[in-house]
Amino acid sequence: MKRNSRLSLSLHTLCHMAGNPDRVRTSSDIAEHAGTNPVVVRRVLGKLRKAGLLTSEKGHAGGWRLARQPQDITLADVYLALDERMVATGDTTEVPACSVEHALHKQVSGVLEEIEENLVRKLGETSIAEVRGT
Amino acid sequence: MKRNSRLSLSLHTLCHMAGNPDRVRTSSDIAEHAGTNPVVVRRVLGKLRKAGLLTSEKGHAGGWRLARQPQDITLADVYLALDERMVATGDTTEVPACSVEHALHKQVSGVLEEIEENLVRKLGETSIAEVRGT
DNA sequence: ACTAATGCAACCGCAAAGGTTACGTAAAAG
DNA sequence: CTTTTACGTAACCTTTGCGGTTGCATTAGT
Repeated sequence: MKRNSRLSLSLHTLCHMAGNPDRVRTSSDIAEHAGTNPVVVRRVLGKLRKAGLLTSEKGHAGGWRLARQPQDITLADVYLALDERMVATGDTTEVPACSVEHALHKQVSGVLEEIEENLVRKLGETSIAEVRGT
Repeated sequence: MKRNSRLSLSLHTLCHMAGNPDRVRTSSDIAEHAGTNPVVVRRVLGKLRKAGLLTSEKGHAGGWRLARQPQDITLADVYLALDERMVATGDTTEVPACSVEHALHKQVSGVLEEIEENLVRKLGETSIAEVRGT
């Protein structure tokens, strides 16, 4: 894995879980399947848990489970849960030094915001369940 | 500057050049204005030169100049010249290990390609000249 | 010749992200 | 009650990407 590995890992894992929703999976199981290690899995899936897409249980028979039905989880849900904006930078820190920079920034960030919304909208049209059925 | 610094630098520089197209600018001038250094400027603007957006001349009175009229250079031209796809990963190397991964990759990359095209199309609607006038 | 510019290669340093180890906590099994 | 098994999290290492920097060759005016 390289770029967008968190998104890849998340989607991949969710799709597998959708195929057998009753099974509880440990971080180790998931890590082995995804070719990474358990800590990374917990790190990433922890974000999905906070977003209400997964549940996790400690202890002997613990592990990860879907918190919703597969058809009720869209690709956009996952994308937003990870809080990684691919397009829009959200550079609120950038202070435009000159007027050209100001006009430019306004122009470009407007386009990027639009694209970002479009991206989320499109991802929202597909559920985890649908991906499996593809 | 942080993320997308190459794109920022390029657009910023082009916009300034559009304001006074006859003036030749050295890498040092540009670097000073942009808060970076000449080598970085030459690195980035070199890509724009290869794409036919700028010309550069060596020697005593050398420097950088627009290769086209400002109204004939769009934001998309610059974006494509830099060869940085923000959205589409183009992971041709990724070999899907399991069927779920395969379906998933196909699904997601389809959406991302669509978004990428949309991005370029939108950027293509604005020229450098227009940004200055904004 | 001398100067001033690009072109380019090589290296440094910083920051982001995944990988790894370690330890605390919780829950089931015995 | 102890052991086992799992998550949660912090700390650190390693890799990678990128801007910054230096150095040098090349080229074009003066």
